[in-house]
Amino acid sequence: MNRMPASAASADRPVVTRFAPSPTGYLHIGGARTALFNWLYARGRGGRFLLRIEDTDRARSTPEATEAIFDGLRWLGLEWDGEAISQFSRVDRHREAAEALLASGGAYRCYASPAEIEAFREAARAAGKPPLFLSPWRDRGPADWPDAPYAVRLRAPREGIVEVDDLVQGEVRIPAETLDDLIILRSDGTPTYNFAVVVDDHDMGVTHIIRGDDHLTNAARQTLIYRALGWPTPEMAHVPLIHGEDGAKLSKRHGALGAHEYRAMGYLPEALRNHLARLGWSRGDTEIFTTEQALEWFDIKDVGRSAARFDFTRLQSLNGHYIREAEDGRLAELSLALAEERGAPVTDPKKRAMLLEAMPGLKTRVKTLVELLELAHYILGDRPFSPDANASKLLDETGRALLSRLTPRLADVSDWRAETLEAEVRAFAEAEGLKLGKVAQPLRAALTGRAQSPGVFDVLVTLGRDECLGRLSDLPV
RNA sequence: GUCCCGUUCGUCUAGUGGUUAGGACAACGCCCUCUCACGGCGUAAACAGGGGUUCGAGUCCCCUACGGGAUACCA
Repeated sequence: MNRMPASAASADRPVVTRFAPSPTGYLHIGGARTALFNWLYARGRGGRFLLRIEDTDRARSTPEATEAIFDGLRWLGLEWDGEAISQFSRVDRHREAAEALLASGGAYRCYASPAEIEAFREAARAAGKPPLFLSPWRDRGPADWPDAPYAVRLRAPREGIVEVDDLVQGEVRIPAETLDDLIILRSDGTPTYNFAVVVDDHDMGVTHIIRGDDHLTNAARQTLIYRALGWPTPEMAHVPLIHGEDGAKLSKRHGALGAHEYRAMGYLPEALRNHLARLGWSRGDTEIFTTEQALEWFDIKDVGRSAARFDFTRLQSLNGHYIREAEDGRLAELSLALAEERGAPVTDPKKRAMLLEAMPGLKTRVKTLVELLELAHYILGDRPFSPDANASKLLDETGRALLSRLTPRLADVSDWRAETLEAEVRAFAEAEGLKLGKVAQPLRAALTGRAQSPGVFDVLVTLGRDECLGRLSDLPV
C-alpha cells in the first residue's frame, strides 16, 4: 500500500499531455491557459499534445460547444495531435476496466439507493460527523446481493495517507478517511468522471497531467484508482485557477469569456497567449516573449502556486505591443475581417488599400483591432463627415475661416506628398502668425471629423488630393 | 463541519537566510510633438498579522486572519 507506483513518465519516453475539457460551453479563459500550459510543456519537449472531449454527461454536452472549443484552440494556435477523443465513445472500455476491478476485489457492488445515501449523510451531519457515505455493501458477498441495480464503488483504504507528488503543489498528503469509496460505475452502467479519466489517460499514454487545482482532491482519488488497477501514475501538475479582477472566481462578468469573444474584442492570439502564459508563470523579468521562446523556456515546475487575477488592462497593453509589431498586411486583413463580423463590411477596394497604407500611423495608436477600426473611421466612412463634439469646436468660425484661406494653397500643391504638404502648411501658419498646431487641428477636424488621428500630413496623403479638397469643400461657409 | 491549497507595490511577478526588496502593466510628472499615441526619462507604490528557529528571515517552523478549492450515481 505504501509503495510508490512507478511513474508513467520516464526519461526515455516522450512527453504526452492532454487537454480534457467538457463540452458544456465555450473555451473559457481558464481552460485556454490550461491548454496552453499542456501545449507548451509537450511541444517544448518534442512530445505530443492530445485533446479529449469529456462528453460523458450527455445532457449537458453539445456538439456546438465541442466546435467552439476546437475553434478557440485553433485560434490560439494550440493545435493538438491526432483526432480529438470522445470520452463517451469509450464507455465499453471503461466498463471493462470496472469489471476487472470488480473481479480483482478492488471494487465492489453497492446496492444502496440514493435515498438511503442521503439519509445516511443527513444523519451524519446531524451527529456532527463528516458526511462521508460508508457503504454497508463494502464487505458483502454474492450471497447477499439482491436482484437490483447496483453501482460499483472503489474499495478505498479507510486509513493512512494518500500522497500526491505534484510538480506544482509539491507533496500533498490527504488523509484516506476523508475520501469515500467513490462510485466508478453508476447503476445505469455508465462510468463516472474520475474513473473514465484514469482509464483514458492511461490508454492514451498520458505522461503528464496538467490541469486546474480544483482537481487536486480528485488527484488523490484517481491515485487510488491507478493503484487499484495496478497502473503507473502519470506525473501530475495542478495549476492554480485564474480569478476575476475582483479576486473572486471567474465569471462571465469579468473575463470568463470564450476565446471567440477575445477575437471579437480585437485581441491578437499571440497577445492572449503571452498574457495567459505570464499568469502564474514567469522567467525572471521577461514580460514579452515569442511563442518559440515560451516553448523553449516553459517548465511546469516554474508555475507558482497562488491564483492570479485576470487583468484586462495588462492584456490591452500587451495587445497594443503585438499590434505595433504585427505586419501591416495581416493587421489590415484581420481588421477587415472583424469589420465584416461586426456587420460593417468594407468592400470598396480603394478604402481597403487606404487602410493598408495608413496602417503604420494607425497601429501605434490603438490597443485593439476594434479601436483600430474606430480610428480608421476617416478612411472607412463616407462623405460628408459629421464632426464629433471636439472636432466641432475646432471648426468654429475662426477655424473655418482659416481653412478657407488654406484650401486654395493646398489645391495648388502639385506634388501631393507629406513633405511638400507639411512645408506648405507650415509656410501658411507662419504667414498667419500661428503655430502649426493652430492650423493642423482644424485641418484634422475637417478631414477626419475627429480631434485625434494619425499625423495630419499622413492623413492628407492617404486620402488623396481630390478627397481632401472635397472634404474641405463640405464645410459650411 | 472536514480536508487541501494559497497570501511580496492597485495588478502580474522576481526573490530559493545577508538585496537600498528588482522588473512589467496601470497611475502621476517631464521630454518629444500638428492631436492622440509611440518612444525616452523620472516619481509614488509591497513582504497579511503574531510568535518562534537563527548572529541574521520575504525566504525555515507554528498559530491566527483572510481568500480559494474539494467534499455528488456533475465534469
